[in-house]
Amino acid sequence: METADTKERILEASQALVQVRGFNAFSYRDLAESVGIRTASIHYYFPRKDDLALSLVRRYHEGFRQILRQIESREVRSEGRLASYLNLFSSLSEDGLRLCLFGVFSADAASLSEEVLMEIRAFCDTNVDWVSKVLKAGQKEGAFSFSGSPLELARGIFALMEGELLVRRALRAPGPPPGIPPVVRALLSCRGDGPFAATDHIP
Amino acid sequence: METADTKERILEASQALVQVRGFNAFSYRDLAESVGIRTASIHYYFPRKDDLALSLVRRYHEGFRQILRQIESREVRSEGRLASYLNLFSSLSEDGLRLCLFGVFSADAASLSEEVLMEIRAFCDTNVDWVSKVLKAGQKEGAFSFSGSPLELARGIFALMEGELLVRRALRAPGPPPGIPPVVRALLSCRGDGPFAATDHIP
DNA sequence: GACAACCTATCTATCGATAGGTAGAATCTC
DNA sequence: GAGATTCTACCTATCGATAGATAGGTTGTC
Repeated sequence: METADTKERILEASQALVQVRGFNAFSYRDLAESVGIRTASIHYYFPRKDDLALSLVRRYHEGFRQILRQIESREVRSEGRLASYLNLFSSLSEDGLRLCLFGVFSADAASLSEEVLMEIRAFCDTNVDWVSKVLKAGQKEGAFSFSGSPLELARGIFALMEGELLVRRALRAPGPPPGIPPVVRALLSCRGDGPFAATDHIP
Repeated sequence: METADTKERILEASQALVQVRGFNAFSYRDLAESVGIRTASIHYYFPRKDDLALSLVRRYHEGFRQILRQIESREVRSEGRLASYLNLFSSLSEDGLRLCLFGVFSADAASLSEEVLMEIRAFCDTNVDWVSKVLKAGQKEGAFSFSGSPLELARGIFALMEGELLVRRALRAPGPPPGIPPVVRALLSCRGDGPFAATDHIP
């Protein structure tokens, strides 16, 4: 039999399929072939496709939170933290024009259970809250100067990142060079100018 | 038999289904029921589902261009033009949390033909070019003051709008009040302050 | 009667899902 | 510690439902 981590391999493979094709555009057969097992074995771990979706989002959310903690421990300055954060999304689209799970599941929201949707919303909140916190701190430090609500701005930045992924995929454009992109820089009227060699990757 | 516009009714109904559910999440059966005809009749007009996708995007693109022309003829000032444009997206999410066709098809890109993808890219270009033009004009008028490339900023605004639709759907949040949202206003450092009663709607 | 605009009926392929079987590891019983 | 039992981790085979698609008939219009 397989050593152990079959479940993890299923999650890994299905995440790639979701990010590239969308949740309704791959089947248990595709997934089984990708992992090298039978469809029944996937049902053993994830009885219904919705179970898979839920595990996928929870895992993704947890992975994201972990990366955010890493960023906080590595980058001290707010601007570095923000640059690292933005780089997460750039690295995504470099890797086969993948979308963020949030974007995919939000687009496919109509065919997902309420449980999955709640987790999707929680992921969004995690992002917006974290960015908002960084913005507030950066404002105090004097790194960013913006008027208006940090929360509202944070939501805008998150939306911008999600939208950028869609646009980059449509245009088949790779991610921009690391650092804070000009648009966000304009948004913040921040003066720093990197480059920030942020190297985190969304799993 | 039916008067004439069955084709148009099919397009209308399928666009709603695409915007709410996604392209891979509705069937010819769903569509047939929605229109009140049989699936074979849909195949009569759109032999393959990809034909439907192509007609859908082309129609959407044309509709968008028409609205942009209307905006130009109605709004003289750049700020009014931009506000009307942004309002198109807000009105979308008010109507049953629909997504823009661009967002949906970009998310489902992996299962679409090259022909459809080209049309998707053309739609993106139309938007970015139009916004860019308005930004340049507004800069000359003195309505907007921003540094950096208008084209890059325009792309950012388009991405922001697409991303906002995803976020609003996930959060089940209705569209914001009409006018230029604070985030975009910050982006442009523009001083006008509406309100702009833009009333265009994406078909 | 020719054509357009539908229909009924049906096809093949594939979907998610389930039933039931099995090899081998783990655990319990004495 | 040997044998019986149970559990884990898969498998084969197949289900009913549904996907997109097609052949060929019917009906209304000109």
